[in-house]
Amino acid sequence: MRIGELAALVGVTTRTVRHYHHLGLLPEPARTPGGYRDYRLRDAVLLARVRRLAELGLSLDEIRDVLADDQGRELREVLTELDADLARQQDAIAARRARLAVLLAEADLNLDTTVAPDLGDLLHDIHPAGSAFAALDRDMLSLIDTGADPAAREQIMAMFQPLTASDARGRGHALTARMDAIAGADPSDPQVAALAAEFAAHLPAEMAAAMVASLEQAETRHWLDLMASELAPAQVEVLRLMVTTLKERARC
Amino acid sequence: MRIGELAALVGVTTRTVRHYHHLGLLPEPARTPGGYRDYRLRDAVLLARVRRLAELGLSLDEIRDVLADDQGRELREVLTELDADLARQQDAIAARRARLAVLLAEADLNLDTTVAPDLGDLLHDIHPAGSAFAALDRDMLSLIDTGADPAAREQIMAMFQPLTASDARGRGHALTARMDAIAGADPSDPQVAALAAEFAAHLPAEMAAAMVASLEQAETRHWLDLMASELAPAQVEVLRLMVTTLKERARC
DNA sequence: CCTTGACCTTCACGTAACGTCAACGTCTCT
DNA sequence: AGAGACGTTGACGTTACGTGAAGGTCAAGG
Repeated sequence: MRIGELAALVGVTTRTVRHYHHLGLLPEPARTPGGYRDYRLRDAVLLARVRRLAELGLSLDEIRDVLADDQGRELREVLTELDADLARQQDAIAARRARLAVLLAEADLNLDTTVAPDLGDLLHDIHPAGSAFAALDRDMLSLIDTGADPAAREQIMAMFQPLTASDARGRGHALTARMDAIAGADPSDPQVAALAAEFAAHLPAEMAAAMVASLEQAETRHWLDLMASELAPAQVEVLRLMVTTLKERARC
Repeated sequence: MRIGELAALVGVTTRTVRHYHHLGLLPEPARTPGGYRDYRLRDAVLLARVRRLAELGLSLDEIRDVLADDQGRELREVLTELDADLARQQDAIAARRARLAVLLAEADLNLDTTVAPDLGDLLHDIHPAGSAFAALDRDMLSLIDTGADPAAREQIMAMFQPLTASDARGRGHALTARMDAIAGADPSDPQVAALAAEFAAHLPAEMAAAMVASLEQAETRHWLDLMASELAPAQVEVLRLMVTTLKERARC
């Protein structure tokens, strides 16, 4: 039997057979005078063995190990581990499909809506369309969603929750609009301090406390720095004054 | 922001960021005088976009396509297709796990038991242990299991089914033993013809008819040739005579 | 005898999504 | 000024083969 026949018999390509020879998974058979590999039925059986293990999902390295230590006590443990791995894969795929299902159910599917569904709702609630400041804030939150660890994410989601109440939303949108408007002002403009005070007043006590607490963490300050680097000086000053106010409020 | 900071922010490695630059998924930012890449928040947002799509399971090529045609009508269709693909993967993994579960439930797990479960039962039923002829027959069947298309496999499984009846098994084992014993005999030995006749008589009418019919196919004859190449001349003669007898029986 | 076509041989690069050196420059801190 | 952290480009390694390239073998037919 030559290589093409063997391959067809087992349902693989000749390239696969030679690959297995190269890896030592299948012994090289005798050659004909012309240099062709000359296979026997036994080789087909061995090749079929390898294929069955491969189709179960073992890597070729694992297969070599299993074949090496004859009479497989190792076989059982490898297959057990493989099963656990497959279970993990199933979970991962199920999670992806769940996210996909939520996304596909959405009417206005676009690249920004591919954030996690809970965050998507949050963004939709607390920010008006067409605002530069809101856009920046959205960017920040979506970054935190993508990059931060799940625990920190939970914390942040909980922190912003109070702002989704319908009355808070109205005021929040108004403040956001004023934040946009103040971009060109001078940092010493009295409007800046006024807006900062109103912003501080807008935040519920629990949220203010949570923000002050999180400012202890270097990472949070880092996020704020990042945000500041994209804002106008007057806007940065608003945030600075607001944070100061919140800290004072927390001390009392 | 330099590359390490950006990468940490989004939760990837610097290598990944540079890889995305190389593929054109992420624009190259301006450089510092020292030659370092200098990122803005915007870049982090773009990188996070890419990551979210990648984590959904899109390939980087697909992501580039999706990002390219802005305002994604394409996005929805890509995600829909992706979902279908994931569903197929789930099915495939479930099937593998099902096979694994059967294998792991087995007590004497070894490399030969990794054939499909229904075939495993069949092999166990119709062949005695310690017989060279039975071993060869097992090899042939496991090869058919691995390499043949599902339709042909079904056909063969059905064909051998009658032999698993308990009375047929006893006679089958006895005949197999005699097949082993006759290996060294001369093909013209009267025992050869006798054994062939008994073998033919052993097969139920339906199975005999199925075998004769399948001999029309070149592939079946090929399998027989393969088998013959591993048998002693007397054993080949037994099979030849048996087939002749079956054909005559079918003509009547 | 020569060709054609089907098959075989080895060698070696391509795939996806990065990981991991190597060899070297830059920045920051002490 | 030296050390250590971080950046730069370039290139090879990973998995399980696919896909030529360049050429040898073999059976059939003109």
